[in-house]
Amino acid sequence: MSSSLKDVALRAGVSPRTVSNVVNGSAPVAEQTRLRVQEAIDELGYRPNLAARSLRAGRTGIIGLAIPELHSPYFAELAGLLVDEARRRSWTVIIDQTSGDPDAERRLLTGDGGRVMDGLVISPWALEAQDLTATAGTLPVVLLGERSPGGLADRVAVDNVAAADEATTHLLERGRRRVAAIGLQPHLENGTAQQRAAGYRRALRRAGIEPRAAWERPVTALHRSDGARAMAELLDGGGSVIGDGGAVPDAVFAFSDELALGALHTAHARGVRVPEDLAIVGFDDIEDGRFSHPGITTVSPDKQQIAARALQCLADRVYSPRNTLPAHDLTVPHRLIVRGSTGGPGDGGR
Amino acid sequence: MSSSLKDVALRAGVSPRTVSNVVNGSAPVAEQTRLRVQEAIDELGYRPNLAARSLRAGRTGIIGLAIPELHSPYFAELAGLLVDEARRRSWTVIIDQTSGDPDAERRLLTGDGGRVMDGLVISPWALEAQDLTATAGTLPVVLLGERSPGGLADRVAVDNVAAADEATTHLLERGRRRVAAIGLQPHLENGTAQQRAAGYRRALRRAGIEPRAAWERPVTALHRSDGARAMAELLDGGGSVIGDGGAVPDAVFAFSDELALGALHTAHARGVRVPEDLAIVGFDDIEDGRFSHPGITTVSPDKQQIAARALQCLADRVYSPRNTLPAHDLTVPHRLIVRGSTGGPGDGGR
DNA sequence: CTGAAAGCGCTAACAG
DNA sequence: CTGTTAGCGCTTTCAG
Repeated sequence: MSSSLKDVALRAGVSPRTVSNVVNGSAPVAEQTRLRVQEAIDELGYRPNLAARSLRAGRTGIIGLAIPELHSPYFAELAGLLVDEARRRSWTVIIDQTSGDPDAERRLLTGDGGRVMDGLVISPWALEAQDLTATAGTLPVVLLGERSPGGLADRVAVDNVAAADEATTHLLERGRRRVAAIGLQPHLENGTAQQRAAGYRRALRRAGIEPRAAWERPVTALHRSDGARAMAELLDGGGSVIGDGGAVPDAVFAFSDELALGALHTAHARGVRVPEDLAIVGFDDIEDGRFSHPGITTVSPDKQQIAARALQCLADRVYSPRNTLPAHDLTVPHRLIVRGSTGGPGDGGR
Repeated sequence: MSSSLKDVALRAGVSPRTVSNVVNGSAPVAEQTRLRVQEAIDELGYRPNLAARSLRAGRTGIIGLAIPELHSPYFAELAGLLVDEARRRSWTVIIDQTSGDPDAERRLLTGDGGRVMDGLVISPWALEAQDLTATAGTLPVVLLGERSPGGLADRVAVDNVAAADEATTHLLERGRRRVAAIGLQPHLENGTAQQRAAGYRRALRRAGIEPRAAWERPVTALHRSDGARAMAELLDGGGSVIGDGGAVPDAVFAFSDELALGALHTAHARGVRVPEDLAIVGFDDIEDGRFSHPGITTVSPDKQQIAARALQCLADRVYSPRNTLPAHDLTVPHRLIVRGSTGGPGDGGR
């Protein structure tokens, strides 16, 4: 068993109070006593018991981060930034993988297993706004992504409609007319996919092109394999219409870089040249997209800022007396990064 | 403020003891009382305070996972598996990124900030065996990777020498003779890189080839950019010797898939054909390597088993009365997965 | 089956 | 500047 503050006090011949002061610097201590106490601490290898401290303080110094899956590059990168940012604020992060399970998300919010976290950053997959009411006023929550919090929690996200519009417009500007989309998730009320689809259609219509339903490919997950499958469907004429001459797309806007990389994989496998025969745009700016061949043109959200802002929101709430702040709805900047998959920065497209 | 067990007891007209029994099922409770208590719990929205419970129990139910960086696909994937495995054991995982900082690693082991974790799984970067003595007998620790624990902690790893030998031998079997290596870390006492280098040299010598120092390229980190740079050096004749005719390698064994992908990137950029002009083998079997063009031949460690075994070790220690078990040293299986970067499964190589 | 009470380790009033 | 003490919320002997 490890030694307690009392043990140290005993050994140093002072009161627990004084030891506490030495440890936390909460009140001045005579240099001489200080040294004696420090010595006792070192000898006993004393380490404060955080459970006791938390119990006393009513705060644990731990925040939760809930994401669908850690092995997804985008979430991994974001998690890394959030962990760093949290450390800067002396918070520890516990990670939960929800695996896109609505119940798992709900359970986190209601704190089923008991209170451990001072706050929660969640990137919801299938969460309904109403689920938030359960936690309202109890656990400070920040949502990442498109779910509408209904004023019950802070939200940090990019403008997905505008971003998707830009991505699609970029393809149109490079002279593509048969632009497909990969990544819709009609079975979920997943806001993010809906927003990106909206931006995609808006850009097409502005260019006088009517979106074809068959060229909006749904996926069940956002992995490379899903992108590969969707691309195969498109090339197999999954999107062709009778009397259409079996036309296939000359461009694809994938709702994530992983999907884009999967699409690229299929293109390579089928001998479709990228960008000559098919231009591809992704979303997220994950590192794989910078080193693929060709590099993936992508919408790059400012992830650093997402992390920083999310934790700022949380801090405001955690340290606010009664958690009665109005809900923030923060939009983080993004930019389009043009790479080889759409012909590269300087090039006209083909 | 949220309500406590006492509040529930008061409301239900029973003693705290009974409420505790209902919550934990630690002792039988009359059905009627049970219902009354449950009702009170629901009405008050009672959630047990884990800090208090931890204080009482002397255990927190939290384990730490320390890895160099979360945004690295290998670590992200491993972290995901560990988190899942931990949940299966009703543990929560806190994640620390050490960023390859020896002090950060040391601080974790000594529990500088105080005791929170019941145990620690650490993938050390620059840790010395002696650092483990500080924590010996205090915090149960499992090491992932090649650092020798000196009997002070459990260790779970693949046989890196054998694996590197297999990878290199595979290249030799495909007819390559000028096999370079990327990923040495001479500035660190990093065991993993040393082991892989040893396996690489062993395979070469067995084939009657003397390793060239100039073809063993060091890196400072294990990212794609490092692999790209090292590959460029090799192609620029960084490894050529006077009178050597400026020969460049016809194969590369990269100590990680990320490095391999970087090398592949450079090859593409320079117009070097893979696998015709240059064969590439990586290590880790990350998803990007399955979808790159061509796919990366790689050594695939059984990550699922790493996660499962690491947590089994930890559990044994955490729940053992005095943490006096002998240190385990577990070797996890691996296998070579042949893909396009070395000519594919069936092919002879070119 | 249920109640009363002690105590886990720490901090912060309140004295001195 | 330092000692004394109460109590955070929970579990768990010990009685009943």
